[in-house]
Amino acid sequence: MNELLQYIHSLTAFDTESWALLQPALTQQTFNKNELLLKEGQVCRSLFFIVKGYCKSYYEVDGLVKNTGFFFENEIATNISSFGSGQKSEFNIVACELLTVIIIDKEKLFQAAQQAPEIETLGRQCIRLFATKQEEFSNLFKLYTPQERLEYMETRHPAMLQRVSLSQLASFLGVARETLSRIRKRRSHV
Amino acid sequence: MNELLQYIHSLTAFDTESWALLQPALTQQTFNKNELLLKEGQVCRSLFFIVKGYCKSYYEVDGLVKNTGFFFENEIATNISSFGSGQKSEFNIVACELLTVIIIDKEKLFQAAQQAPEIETLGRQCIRLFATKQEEFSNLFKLYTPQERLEYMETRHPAMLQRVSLSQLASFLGVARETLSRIRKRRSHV
DNA sequence: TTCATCCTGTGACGATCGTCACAAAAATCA
DNA sequence: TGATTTTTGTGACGATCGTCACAGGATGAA
Repeated sequence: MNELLQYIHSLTAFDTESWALLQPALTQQTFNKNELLLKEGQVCRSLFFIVKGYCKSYYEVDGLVKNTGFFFENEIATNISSFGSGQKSEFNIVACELLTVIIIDKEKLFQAAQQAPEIETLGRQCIRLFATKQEEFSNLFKLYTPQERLEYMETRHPAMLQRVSLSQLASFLGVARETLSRIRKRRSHV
Repeated sequence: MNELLQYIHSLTAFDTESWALLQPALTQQTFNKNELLLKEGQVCRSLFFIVKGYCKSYYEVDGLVKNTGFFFENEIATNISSFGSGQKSEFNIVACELLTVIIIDKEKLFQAAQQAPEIETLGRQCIRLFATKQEEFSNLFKLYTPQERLEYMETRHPAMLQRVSLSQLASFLGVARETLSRIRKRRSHV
C-alpha cells in the first residue's frame, strides 16, 4: 500500500485521517498474464493502481486486437468513460505480465470522498492525469508521421519501448508491425 | 449565464448557494474571429465555457497549422494539461467565428471549491468529460483508417461536419485535405 | 457588381503503407 | 538441453497517401 500512498502524496496534500477513510475502498489483488481486469460489456467500477507489472487496454475489431493504451507501475489504469458514466466498457484491460494492483472501488471511494474533501481532490487529480495522458497520445497522430511517432516514443517513453514488443507497439501507434520494422531499417541505412 | 447553469445541472447537483459562490470566478467575454483565447507559451488559467460560436485548438509545427480539437456551444474549451499543471501551453486556442464565452477563472474557482464541495465535484465532472472526449478521438486513430475516421465523424458528429470546412477537418483527422476529397469521390463512384 | 480570398476538386507522381508470405531470431517452457 | 512458440525482418505487390500544381466555385467585403 506504500506505493499508493506515495502516489497520492505526489498529487495532493493528504493527512492520515483521509488515508484511514480511504482504506475500505482498497483491495490488493494479483492477476496472471493474459487475465482480464476489465472485460468489454462490463461496467468499470474500479481504478486499478499498478504496484508491479503492466497491463494494456485493447479493442477487438473484426477479431483483431487493437491496443489503445499501456499502463505501468505507479499509474492508474481504468476506463475513465465507463467509470464516470456507468455505461458498459467498449474495450478490455488485460495483464501483460504477472500483475499486482490495488483496486480502488468506485462506490466506496465516493463514500469516502463525501467525508473528506481531500479525497474528492485526489479523484479530480487522478482524472486530470488521465486526461493529460490521453491528450498527449491523441495529438501524436495529428501532429506526426509514423516515423516521428516512433521517435517520440523512443525519446519520451523509452521505458515503454523496453517492455512492450514491437508488434504490440505497432498496434498502439496505429501502423502495421512491418512498418515499424522498415522504419528502423530505413534509419539505420542512412 | 443561463446556459452555464443548465450545463452545470446536467453534470451534478448544484444549489443556489453554490451558484452564488461561483459567480466571482465568472466573466462573460466575446472574441472576434481569429482572435486567440490562449496563446502558445502562456499558462492556461481559465476554462472557457462556450455560449455561442466555436473555437479550435491547434499546434504550429514547422509553420504549418495542425488542428487538434474543435469546441462548440455548451462545451468547455481549455488546455487541461496547462490548466492543471501550471506549465506553459504548447498550443493555441482561437475563435473560428464571433465567439461568446464565459471565462471561469482557475484561482477563483479553486477558492469557491474550498467553500462548497459541490463545486469541487463540478470541476471533477468537467475534467471527466474532457478526458472522455480526448479518449474518443484518440482511439479514432488507433482503430480506424482515414475513410473510417471520416465516416465516424459523419455519423457521430454530423453537426461538426456542417460547421467545420473540409480543410480544417482534414488536419484534425491527421490526413491531407486532398485525401478527404478523394475518399468522398471513391465512395460516390461505387 | 467587382474584386480578392478561401475552399474544394482533380490530375500526376513519387513515397509510404498494408497485406501476404516466409525465414530467421529470440524467448519460453518442458 | 531441445522443442515449441513468439517475435522480428524482409521481399513483393497493389492500394493509399502526401505533395505540388492548377482550375473552378463559393464566400465575403468594398
